[in-house]
Formats: sequence, C-alpha cells, structure tokens
Amino acid sequence: MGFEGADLEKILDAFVSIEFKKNEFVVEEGKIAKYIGFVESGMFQYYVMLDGEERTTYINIENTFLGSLLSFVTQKPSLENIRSLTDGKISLISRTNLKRLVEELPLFKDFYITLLEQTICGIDATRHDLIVLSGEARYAKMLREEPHLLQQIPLQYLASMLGVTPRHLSRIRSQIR
Amino acid sequence: MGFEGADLEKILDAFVSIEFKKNEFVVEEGKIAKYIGFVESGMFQYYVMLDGEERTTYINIENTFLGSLLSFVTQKPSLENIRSLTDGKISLISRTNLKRLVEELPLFKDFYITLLEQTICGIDATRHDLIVLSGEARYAKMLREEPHLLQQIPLQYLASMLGVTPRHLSRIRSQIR
DNA sequence: ATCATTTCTGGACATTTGTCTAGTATCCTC
DNA sequence: GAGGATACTAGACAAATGTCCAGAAATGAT
Repeated sequence: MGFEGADLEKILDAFVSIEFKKNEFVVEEGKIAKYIGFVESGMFQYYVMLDGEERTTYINIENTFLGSLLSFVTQKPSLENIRSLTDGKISLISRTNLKRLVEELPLFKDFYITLLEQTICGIDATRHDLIVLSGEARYAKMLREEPHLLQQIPLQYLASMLGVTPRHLSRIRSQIR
Repeated sequence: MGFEGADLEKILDAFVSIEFKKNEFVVEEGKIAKYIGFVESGMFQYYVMLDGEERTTYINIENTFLGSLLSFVTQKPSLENIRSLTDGKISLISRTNLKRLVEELPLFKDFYITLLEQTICGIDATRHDLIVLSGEARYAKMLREEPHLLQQIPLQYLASMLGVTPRHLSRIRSQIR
C-alpha cells in the first residue's frame, strides 16, 4: 500500500491475523460484525438461511476483501453468515481501529476511500449483471473474466452466487462447453 | 450536512445545479461520467441497450444520489446511460472538485466516506435480494419498504429494476393485491 | 484399499418467467 | 372532448429454471 515507518507500524498493529479451521463462523447472523479484513488464505462463504435452506450470496478467496458490510458499517446485527469452507487465515481490523487509522493517517483515509470506491464498483457491476443477464450469460461471463473462480469454488456455491440452482448450473455447463 | 461559513461556501461553489428537460442524457454510454450528484427534482432512468432493447437497471427520484459510479470512479467510458424521465434538476459535482473538497475539508472527507459506506450497504442489499428472492418476493419487499416508489415510477421501469419483464410484474401485481 | 460421505450430473416433470400480441385504460395535446 | 400516443393488463404459448430423485464421480477418513 506504500506505507512506511511509524505509519506502517500503526497500521500493522491495528490488524490482527486470525486462523480459521474449516467450518467456523467469521460472522454469524444476528451478531454484530466487529471486523472486516483481507483473506490471506482459504475460502469463505457468505450465506443466509431461507425456508430452512442455505443460500450462498458470495464467496471470498485469497487476497480479497471480506466482511458483512451492512453490519460492519451500521453496527447492527448481521443478516448474513460468513463461514470458512476450508482452513484459512484472515487479517482483521475492528471498526474502532479502522476509524482511528482513518482519523490519524491521511494516507490511510485515502486508501480507505479508494477501497470503498472499488468495492462499490464491484458490487454494482454484479447487481447489473443479475438484472440484465440470464443465468447462462452470467456463467459465461464468469468463465471469461474470472476462470480461476471456477477452478476453486465448489459448483454448488458458485450456482447460488450466480443466482441459479446447482441443477441448472450443471445444465448450463453441459451446454456451454 | 452540518457545514458552516467558509467551508459551506466552498462546498456550494463546487456543486452546480443543472436543469434537465424530459428525455435528456445525464450520462451517455461510451462517454466518461464527469459528474455525480443529488437529484433535487425529477426522475432519472439508468439503462443499457441489450439486443436492441432498453434494460432499466435503476431509477433515481428526488433526494437521492445519482451517478454512473463505475465510470465516475475509474474515469473510463460509462457502460450505462442515465436519462431524465421527467423535467428535473440535479446538483452536480465533478470528480476534480470532489477530490479537492475531500482533500481540503476534513469534514467533507468524513461525509464522503459515510456516503460511500451507505451506498455500499444499499447496493449490496439489492444484490442480495436479486440472488435470494424471487421476482414476486422482491416486489412484495418493495411494496412493504418503499411504497412511494410504486406510486411514482412507471411500472415498465420498475419491472426492469426488479429484474422481471413488465408482463410478469403485471402478473405479480394481480396476484398480490 | 475400502467404505462412507460429499459433490456432481442428468432424467422427468412442475413451476416460473418470458415472448408475442391485442385489448383496454390512461394521459396529453390541441 | 376527439384523436393519438403511451402505459397497463392479460390470454396463449414457449423457454428458462426449479424440484425431486437416483446414479456416478470425487473426496476424505480409517
């Protein structure tokens, strides 16, 4: 990120690196998300329960930004769960520490603004695709633009992220290849 | 927003209020979105052309935040169009002026961060609903939480925002009431 | 290696949603 | 208030997607 010296140290001190075994909660529905962070290793699933069923809304892999955003920002109970699908490690920062860094380090504030802007772009692009594209078209786009996700993420979760059932994703795959 | 004196003046100077007649472009696909802003009056449609058809992805009404976010943030050509559906007025700020305010006024930076955070929450909630809920459930939720939108926005556009066809929205409405 | 568990695929059928189209209602303009 | 444009509804049918289920393939534990 281009930070140095005392600033860098302050930043590193504000983060804490936590290890997760497979199948542990990072954020649990109904609890307040105290942290956001960056995934150092492993794979993490976002999901909600609906009619007794798990509905995956997102998957984080290595080097991506993780958090239950609504809960972290508002400090209200999370509507979603985040859980490790594998063993892994996340570098976490609390809302308090984040706010402190943003207050104290002008460069960090800029960094945070950039992060927020990029995050908005990413989420909004996904929202667009969900409105405008068919399930098949969304899969084709993912195949084209993020093929690494297809290698790594189990199909059942991919399906849910794409907004289709596993059955239908299987059908799509058999048609596209 | 709680700004005063010289700061307030700086901020007001950075914005420019522009009037639009019905059916004018605010942002055009392929061009760079130089401004974002707040809608003072009127209604504005976001859409893309797909297979020769207009697909609405969002509608702004009064007192909401408007802009082609991806283009404004990256300063690359916009993938979407924004157009006035009625006569209206928008208070706009350029990327340059926004950055200047953020640099020069600490309070404005905080305001901008809050705006970004809130925007993320809103977009992400929509993304969730598109993945997890059926068209009917999304309509029911809008009916419950934002009934004013139903009064104001023509159904054809609402349908597209909800990710369904006008035909299907008509079907949903006849079932729900 | 073997067994058990989980994941993926695909058939058969049901439901949801889209397409095409036309009729009716609403709005706007003169 | 007549005429034309636009928006809303809805029937009939088609296509997309979901549900249920069972077998095959892959994975993990012993």
